[in-house]
Amino acid sequence: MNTIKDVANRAGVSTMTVSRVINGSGYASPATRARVEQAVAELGYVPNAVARHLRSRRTKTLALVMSDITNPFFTTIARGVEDAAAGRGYAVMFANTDESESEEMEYLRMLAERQIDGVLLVPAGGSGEPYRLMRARSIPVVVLDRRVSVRQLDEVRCDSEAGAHDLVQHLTGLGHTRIGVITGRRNISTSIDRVAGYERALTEAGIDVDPGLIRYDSFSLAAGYDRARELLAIAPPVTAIFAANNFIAFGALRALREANIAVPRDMSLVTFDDLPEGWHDDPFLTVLAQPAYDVGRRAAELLLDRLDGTGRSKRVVVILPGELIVRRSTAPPAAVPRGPSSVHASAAV
Amino acid sequence: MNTIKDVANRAGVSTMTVSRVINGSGYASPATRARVEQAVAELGYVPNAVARHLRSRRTKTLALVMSDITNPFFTTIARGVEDAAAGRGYAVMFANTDESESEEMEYLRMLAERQIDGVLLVPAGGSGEPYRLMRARSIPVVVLDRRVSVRQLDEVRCDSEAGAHDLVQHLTGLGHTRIGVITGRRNISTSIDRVAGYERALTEAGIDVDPGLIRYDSFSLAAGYDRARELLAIAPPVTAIFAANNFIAFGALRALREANIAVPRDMSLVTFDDLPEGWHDDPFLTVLAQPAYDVGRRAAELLLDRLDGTGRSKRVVVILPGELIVRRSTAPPAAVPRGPSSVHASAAV
DNA sequence: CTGTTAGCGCGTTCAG
DNA sequence: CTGAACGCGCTAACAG
Repeated sequence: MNTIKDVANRAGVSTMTVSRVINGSGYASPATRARVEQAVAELGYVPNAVARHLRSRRTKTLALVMSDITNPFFTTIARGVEDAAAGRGYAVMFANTDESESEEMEYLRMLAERQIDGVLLVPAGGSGEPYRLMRARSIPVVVLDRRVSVRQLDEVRCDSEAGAHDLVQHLTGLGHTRIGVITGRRNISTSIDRVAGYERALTEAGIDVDPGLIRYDSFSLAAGYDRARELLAIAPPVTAIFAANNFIAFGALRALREANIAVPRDMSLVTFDDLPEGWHDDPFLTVLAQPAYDVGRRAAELLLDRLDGTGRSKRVVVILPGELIVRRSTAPPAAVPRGPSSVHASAAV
Repeated sequence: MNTIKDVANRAGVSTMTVSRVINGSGYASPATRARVEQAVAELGYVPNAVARHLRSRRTKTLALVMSDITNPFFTTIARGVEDAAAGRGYAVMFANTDESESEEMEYLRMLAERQIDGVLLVPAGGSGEPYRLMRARSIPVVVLDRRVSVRQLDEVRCDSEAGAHDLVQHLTGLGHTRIGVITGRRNISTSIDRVAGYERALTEAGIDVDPGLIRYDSFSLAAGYDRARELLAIAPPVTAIFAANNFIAFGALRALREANIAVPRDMSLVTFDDLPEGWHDDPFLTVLAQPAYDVGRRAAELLLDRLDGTGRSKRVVVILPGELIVRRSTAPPAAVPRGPSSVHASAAV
């Protein structure tokens, strides 16, 4: 491979001059500049960023550490991150933790070894370990999607509490009073905040919160399915379900279909997260759409501002609003409540 | 930041000894080994991979360059790549080209600068430029999902021709003879191969190929929508549509719904690409499911084998079979051709 | 405007 | 079994 030295030889100048021409730093006479540029072209010279960054201490690369890129919400975040980073000359590495704190630490260590300039993290848990590691190496971190107890960290997320509130308020507005919730693990802020929003909406509507209607599990299809089946066994019956994310919603939908419970006739269903356009032809679910792309983009911009020194020194927390989109999975509760022994007509989901 | 020198000082040995202990290369007495390890722990020492790789000429990082990570098919590929890479100590950078060859070249150059060890590429076009660039830097490339005219390149993909054939054979088996196709750009091999499979299935069934029923556009929802509307205007009418990917299928579905054409009663629909479980509760479309995860995993393994010297020197082309999954979007053609009074039955997502 | 010197942090010689 | 010297490719810092 050609190095800067080869270019210097060919152009008959010193390596330093080549460096200056390439980076546009310092002066160079038009003549030598031209000679260098020609040599670069002739040799097909590509600078070695690894060597460059060994000196400059900056690799111009970011890392996005999330739970699972296969989740459309995170996919969209990833796209936002990548667009913002590429626009400013940064590359992005990605890592999937599957919500495991040990995987997360392992990746973070690997990325620290590679001297990444900054990390965008969707934390798998509440431990402060990741931040200590990054802090020790003075690698800035921006936390995405979730709250953490560590102070002094930049955060970008959607307003889970308000979103959940809006979703549940929509249900109470339709006349529902028995509303089940299926949410994620207790140690993830989005799980907690969405339950908090749910409780606030109920309280505002003058409805007592029944803890038996709140199920914590995980943000997965299986959780949605299992917990929905549990909710169906409760008496007096639930007339609406609030799923804390899209996977849970689809699991719940599957359980409802199996039980021949029609949505929205016999059961209303609302959820966080909309599917991107192009992944369905005819959206059916009433959702709280999170601005996932913007979460990714804003977070990356925040991080890049810090890295480029443009950033404020003060901590920044960006909370983006979600959008309630009412569709066909919600309706007023049936006049005659569904009973455990009732016979159902065919489901029309 | 602590360097290997700091560890050496603290342990009272030379940097070389530390290096040997850390990398498990060469000998070290148990006593010194212990001292070094303690120093590493006390200092929270993390090796600098950038410096290391300046020497070793290997960064232990791969790049995945695809059209759009937001497409579930590529998302799943990305996951397969990442899993395979992480298992062998490699990190992965990703880049979205949006099918633009100039973007692709720009990224490739950026990645070459960063001295990535290898590239997994979903080529945006048929130009040989990307391969020349990588070849000049002796960076191995594995081509994913698509064929390229360049010889000597490893490739991993699903069998588009056979998959399309199976899908269309399913339709002819049901009695369809007027089958429309909507596919991607003409310079992408998957577009072409799927049309080829379509034509073979028709020919085998003794049906003449009508070029008017074949529409090239792009792998997008808009293309599916627009071209489906065109196909609906044709006489004698088409009784089935083959969409070359999921986005096209959803666009077509939208056009059908607007035109009050019921699927599958008045129109059958088949497509490439299944949606991952968890993104729908009740799959409706008859599809040719591609093993996207395996495409990513196998491609990464192939590349890693080459990098680790385990790989064969000969070129490898892996063609994975897809799976025909028959669901509810296909049925025999209506006995009475579709008329204006048809009622569209909602197709649940 | 241009060249020289001196590392960045590590691993590969080659001597002890 | 251990250490000293050197260089990977590049760029601050300082001459000239």
